[in-house]
Amino acid sequence: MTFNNQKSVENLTDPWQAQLKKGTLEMAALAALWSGPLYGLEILRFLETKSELVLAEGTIYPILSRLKKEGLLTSEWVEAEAGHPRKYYSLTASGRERIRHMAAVWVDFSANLRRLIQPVLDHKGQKEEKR
Amino acid sequence: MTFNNQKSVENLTDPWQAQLKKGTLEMAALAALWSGPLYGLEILRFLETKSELVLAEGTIYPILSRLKKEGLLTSEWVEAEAGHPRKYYSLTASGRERIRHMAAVWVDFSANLRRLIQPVLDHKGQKEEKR
DNA sequence: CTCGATACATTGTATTGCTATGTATATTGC
DNA sequence: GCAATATACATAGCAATACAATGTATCGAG
Repeated sequence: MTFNNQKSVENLTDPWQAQLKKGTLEMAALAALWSGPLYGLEILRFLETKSELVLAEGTIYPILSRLKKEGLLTSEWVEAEAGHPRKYYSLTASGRERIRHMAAVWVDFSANLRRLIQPVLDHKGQKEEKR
Repeated sequence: MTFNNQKSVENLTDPWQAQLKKGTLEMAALAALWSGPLYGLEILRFLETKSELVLAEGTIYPILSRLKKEGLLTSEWVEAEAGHPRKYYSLTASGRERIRHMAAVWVDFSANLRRLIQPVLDHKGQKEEKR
């Protein structure tokens, strides 16, 4: 147990990329529910599969609580045949409206940033020169 | 002065959109300096013009300090003919490398989110139905 | 010499994602 | 029965960061 604590090496989230997620995870959670109800862990897996967006359990539940408190989601306990009850979340009408708005804002926002970094992206290849 | 304090009505930043900016503003500031040195307020105006990205003065200076402390920027006081000295910031080699990396990460990240919200965007038009 | 504009800077607050835990239920092995 | 394991939901404390509000300094105009 001397220094087995390198555990985090692959678990560690780049703090910058953690910051990037701020705000987008609410959008992502709502978007995940767009096509039908899912329960908490299922949302995690959905996001990881569909968008390579990895978030911790400790992250998703507070988000879902917040969204529910805002009236964007409703939840319902459902018994599972194997295992323990699951809390399924569904979009409310208000949630549906919100995610549409968020999506539109996001498209603009990301396009703006994209335009901003375009010169940086265009630069590619010049790095080789240095060798 | 009774309730002139509606001041914020147009000054108010949507808290969600404030969250969206987290992390991206460091990238934006570095990107603004890609084509040459600028001073603080000039960066604000550049971002507002080029990317509709509005940030408060109280936001840009801490960012520049952070980036400088990380060795991504250098700064230099320059006398202005009219007015007060300006602190011009320039990218270091390390900063140039960082912004290239950030730009690449951003492109991936935004593409992932875009894919996620695509079904929501496709939904457009259905809202009209309600009228 | 005061007023306003420009420019840089700091302080306190709120939001939010993450790590580390904790709790409950059901299944499996003995 | 009962520990061990897996699934699922939940909370507490921490860290990062954008913002509003404020403060300081310099210069030009009147």
